[in-house]
Amino acid sequence: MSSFAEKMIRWQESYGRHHLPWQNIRDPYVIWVSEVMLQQTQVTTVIPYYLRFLQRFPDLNSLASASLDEVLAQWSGLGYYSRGRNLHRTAQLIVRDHQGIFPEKVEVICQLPGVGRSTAAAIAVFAYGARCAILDGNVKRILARCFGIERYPGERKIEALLWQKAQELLPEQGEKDVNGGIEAYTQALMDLGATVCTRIKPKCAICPLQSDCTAFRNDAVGRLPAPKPRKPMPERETVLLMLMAQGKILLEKRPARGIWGGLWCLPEMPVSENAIEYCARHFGMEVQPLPPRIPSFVHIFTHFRLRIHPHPLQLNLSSSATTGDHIGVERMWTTLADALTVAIPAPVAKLLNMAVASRNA
DNA sequence: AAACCGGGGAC
DNA sequence: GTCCCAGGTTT
Repeated sequence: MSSFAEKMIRWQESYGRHHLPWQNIRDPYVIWVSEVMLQQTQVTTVIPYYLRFLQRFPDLNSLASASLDEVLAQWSGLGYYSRGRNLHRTAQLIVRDHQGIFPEKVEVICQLPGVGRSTAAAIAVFAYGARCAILDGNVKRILARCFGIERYPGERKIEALLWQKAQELLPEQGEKDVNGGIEAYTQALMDLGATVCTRIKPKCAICPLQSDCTAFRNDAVGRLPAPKPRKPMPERETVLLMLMAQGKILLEKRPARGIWGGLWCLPEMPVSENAIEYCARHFGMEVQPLPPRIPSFVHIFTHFRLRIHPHPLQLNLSSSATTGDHIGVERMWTTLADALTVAIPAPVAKLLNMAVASRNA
């Protein structure tokens, strides 16, 4: 029965990546550069940039004394340029405040611009062999699956739990010397996450943690880690006027751009308005409510929910049915049956069908 | 087009 | 502290 860390370290020995350009180097400067480049960027993308960057800026002093423009030129194409700016700024900060010596304590490393808790831990591990836990996207995914954590890992309490797990799972001192210790273990997490415990199509069949993995046991690998909860879409409201006269209903053509672009639609009115006044003002029509009242309903769009308040109205006989004040807005009076044959949005079709049904009732 | 991502900044 | 986003890439 071997521990989590032992399994990971053994797996790393046989199946992990051992010849990445920043491996087997103890220089905190190059490890720092590589870890920052590896934030949100895959290994294969990073490698050529890393090699060029180190050729041009082989040590901290060369980076600190370069111009920002030159640093960004080297960074060009890698994306997330604030990383490049922070790298340059940090190099100058280390020269100024730390006598040009890269800090050794993880608490200090963590304060460097562009270096957070996980990146600081990775640097401390690979540069100094410190026994620190990392928790990047790969590790979150591994732990969420292994421990069957159902909630979104970005939640504050869940993230705190994951940090705690990550800390607890670190190899013991005894496990250290034999197998390459904390460095191999940390690299194992990164490599397993990148090559086996991937977000989609994970290779559970060859995973060293299969027998420990709660998600695998429960056939839950596909839905863990839980995705970020979609923030509830904003809800908007509108009134759709169902203006009826002599068996016909008034439709308006929507502007080409925007919601329901170019479709025929019921006239839209802000919920803050009074329908009778609004019709008088906009259409020059005298109207009265036309029972029955239709309950409001919600229509779902990609970016928002639209609560639609249908408002059936009868045009008074004495009133004109032809006037309008919106220059350029096409309008037509049409039978319900004909309205259903032209291009109309789904919720409008629903309302027209309801109107047909209530008339036939 | 939708999900994802470490750090940073706003509060 | 805590919440949320800018700025990108990947699927």
